[in-house]
Parts: sequence; C-alpha cells; structure tokens
Amino acid sequence: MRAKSDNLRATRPKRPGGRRHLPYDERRAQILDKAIEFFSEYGLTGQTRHLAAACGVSQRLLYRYFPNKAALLDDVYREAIAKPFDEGWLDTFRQPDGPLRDRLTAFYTRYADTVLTRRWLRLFLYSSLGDNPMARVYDDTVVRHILDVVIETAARDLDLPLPRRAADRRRLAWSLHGAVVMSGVRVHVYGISSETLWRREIAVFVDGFIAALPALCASAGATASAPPKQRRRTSL
Amino acid sequence: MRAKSDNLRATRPKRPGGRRHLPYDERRAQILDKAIEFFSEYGLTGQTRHLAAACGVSQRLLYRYFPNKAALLDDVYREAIAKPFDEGWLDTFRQPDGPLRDRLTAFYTRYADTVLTRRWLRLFLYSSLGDNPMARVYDDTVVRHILDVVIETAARDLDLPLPRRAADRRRLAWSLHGAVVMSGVRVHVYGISSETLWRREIAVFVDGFIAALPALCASAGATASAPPKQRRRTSL
DNA sequence: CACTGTTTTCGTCACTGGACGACTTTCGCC
DNA sequence: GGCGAAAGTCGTCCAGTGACGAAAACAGTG
Repeated sequence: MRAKSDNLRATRPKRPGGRRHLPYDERRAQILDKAIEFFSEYGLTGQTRHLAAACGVSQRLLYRYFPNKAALLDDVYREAIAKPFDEGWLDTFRQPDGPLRDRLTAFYTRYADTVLTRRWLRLFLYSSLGDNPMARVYDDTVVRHILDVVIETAARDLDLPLPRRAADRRRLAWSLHGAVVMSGVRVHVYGISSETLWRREIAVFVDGFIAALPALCASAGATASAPPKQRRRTSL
Repeated sequence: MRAKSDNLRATRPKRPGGRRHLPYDERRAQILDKAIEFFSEYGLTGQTRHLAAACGVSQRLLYRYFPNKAALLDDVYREAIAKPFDEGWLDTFRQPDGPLRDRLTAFYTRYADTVLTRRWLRLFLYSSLGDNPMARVYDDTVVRHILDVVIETAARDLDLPLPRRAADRRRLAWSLHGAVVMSGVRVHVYGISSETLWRREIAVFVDGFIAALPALCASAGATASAPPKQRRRTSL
C-alpha cells in the first residue's frame, strides 16, 4: 500500500499549487460554473464524465453535490439563464434623461453584452429544443416585461397612441427585440457576423424602430381603431 | 420450425392493410421522410432504434439504405433545409407589380409558411448548435441572397440611397429578416405565440420596415456618406 | 406451386453513459 | 503525530446504442 501510494503521487502531481480537498461550497460552485460552460457548448446531453474531466475531478464526485444530472441542469438554468438580467437597466431606460434613441440603445447594448452571450443563447436554445419549460417561463416573465416597458416608454416619449390590447403592443416591441436577439444568435450560435459590429447593429435597429413606430402603431392598432385600408405614404 | 413460424404470424398481424415489402426507392423515401420529422423533434442525437420504430421497421433495415447515421443525417439536411426555398418567390417579389408592401409581405408569408416551419427551424437550430456547418452555408448562400434582393428592391421602389458597403446594406435587411425569423422561432420552437397570428405579425413587421427604411439608410450609411448626427424627425 | 432475388428481421457485439457502494486521501485540530 | 470527519476516487452495474452477419419473409415469374 505504501509503495502504491508513493507511486501514484509520483506519477500524478495533482494540481501542484492548489488544495486538493476544497470546502463543500467552493467545490460545488466550481462544478456549477464549469457545468454552465460545458453544457452550453456540448448541449444538455453532454456526458457527466466529460464534465468531471473538465473540472479535474472524478465523475463520482459530481453525485456528492447533485443528486442526479437533471438536478445539476436545473441549477445551471437558474444560475445561467434567469440570473443575468438586471431590472436596473429598465429603470435607467425609463428615466426621461437624454434622447430615447440613446437610452434604448444603451439598454439593448447592456442586454446584449450581459444576457445575449454565447453561453446564455446556446443554453437557452438547447433547453428550448428539449422539452424544458425554461424558454417559456423566461418569455412569460422577463421578456414580456421588457417588451411592455420598451413599447410604453417609447410611445410616451414620441407621444404616440398605442394599440389597446397588450398582445398587440408587445408585437410592436418584438420587431426590435426579435431583430436584436436574432443578431445575437447569428453572432454567437451561427458564428456568422463579427462581434465588434454588433453594437453598431443594435444602434441601427434602434434607429429603425423609432422611425417605424408611428407606422407600426397605425398598422397594429388597426383592428381596434381606424380602418387602415388606404395606403400610407405620409412618411415618404 | 413450421410451428414457430405459424405462431409468429398468428401473434403479429404486421400491418394488415399495406404491403410489407416495399420497393427500394419507396422504402428509402419513407425512411427519409420519417427521419426528418424524427430528428427535428428529438435532435440529431435521436436513436436509430426509435426512428426505426417510428417507421414501423426494424433498426437493422436503416443500414440497408444509409451506410451510417451520419449519412442519413446528411440526406436529412439536404432534403429538409436546403430544398424548401424557392427562388421564384424572389422573382415575383422583384416584379414592380403592385405596392412594395404587399409584395414584401407576400414574399415573407411564403417564406414563413414553407421554410420557417417547425421542422425546418428545429433542424436548423439543432445542426447550428452542433458543429455542423449547415447554418453557415445556408446563411452564406440563401439568406445573403434574400437580404440583397430585399434591400435593393425596397430601396429602388422607395427611391432611397443605400449604404455603399454590401455588409451595411444587409444589416438593414436583417432588421426585418431577423424579426420574422425570430417570430418563427417563438411560434415553432418556444411554442409561445399562436400560429394564426403569425401572418398578421409579418405584415406589421413589413410595414415597420418600410416606414423605417429612410432612417435606416441614413443611420447605416453614416460611415460612408453624410454625418447623421442631427436628429431625424422628418417622418414624425 | 416451387424458384429466385430482393426486402426485412433476429440476435449479437463492442462500446457508451448515468448512477452508486465501498474504499482511500486529505487536512484541521488536539 | 495521529485521529476523525469531510473530500475525493475506484471499479462496477445495467440500460441502452450504433453497427452488422446471417437467416427468414416476401412478391413476382414460369
């Protein structure tokens, strides 16, 4: 036994600088952090053995901190998908301090930098494609709220009448929100557009959204108010 | 042996109505068709045994028509992702026959109905998340072409000057294209919006895009032409 | 109805992948 | 310096999982 032990130690230095045995919370946090990175790259079907290897620990150890893979994934969702959004961004956006264009661009730049990252988007798509309800929950809570604040603040700033039904109002905001998210997907998932151009792209989308809002209100509010049959050419 | 054979036949009627043995091409087409549906639902890691069960044949039979799983998936991509797009939609859109708004809405309605289906979007996302180059190829060929035609035709119709660089021009078209695709993802992948509202949503996005185009051109073309610093309120 | 070539299945192999019991190693403390 | 509890590993189980050789079931033909 002694010989075997010495041999193992000789052949495997085992993280020379750091501690081998970490406190419970520290190890758990480390595993969760690696898991977020790992599953966002390889999908929720990524193997626990590979994750363990990426953490530099044995596969068995994972089951000390999480009862099973599903529980680990639940924690990954909570930590990586729901947490990044900061309500404060919307508070700042709502303040009538400076041009709407700049405030909206600032909000979506923050959102893109913090939420629409490679990790977040990939995890979100992986869980959406599976039968995980995360996407639906996120949309029902966070996104819905963003859309409401964006469209209502913008309309107030521009002094425009909004459609009566909330769903119709949100549809308008989706024309901006969707373009921004899609842009993130192109950058981080498809790997097509370059990341440096993204901020510029957001500004363009915001400009377009603000310019379009009068027509959008007219087009979307049609069902509830005036008939939109006549062609609108006023802005041309 | 005779007894065993009779027993098997007695306990398993084996598709009473249809033929058991199909011609090569027919069986192959049937498997490929099911495979498209199957992999779009369960992902590219879906099991060949389950696919075979969905086809009502043995797993072994798949290997008569496809040398391995990867070859089957290649055929799935070709058939389900690249094929649905019809260049004719763009030809029709280009014809100056009727208002731009109607032509653009017609194009994207066709695109949404035929390309942005649940199957297509899910397969596309699954293969994008994997290391499959399909998304990149599709974007480099089909999408790029759509963006070029959309933005150039729209600008010609509205008599607007476009940015000099092709990448800047495409960015403008992305504000519409991205919103439409994202809308499809919400309907078919997240399962959030209802399908019946989708056509209406497309019309709203198109109206917004057309209304925004003058401002978009000004905003995006800034680097190459006039400074856009002054606030544009012309359309309000 | 037997003959023949094609279609289809059975059974199995080599390997994967989540889970876990039993054991070993580490480290603060006296 | 050795003791006890917590951290960590080894080896294994078993339900899959892609792949395939060989034998059976089928359908058209004479």
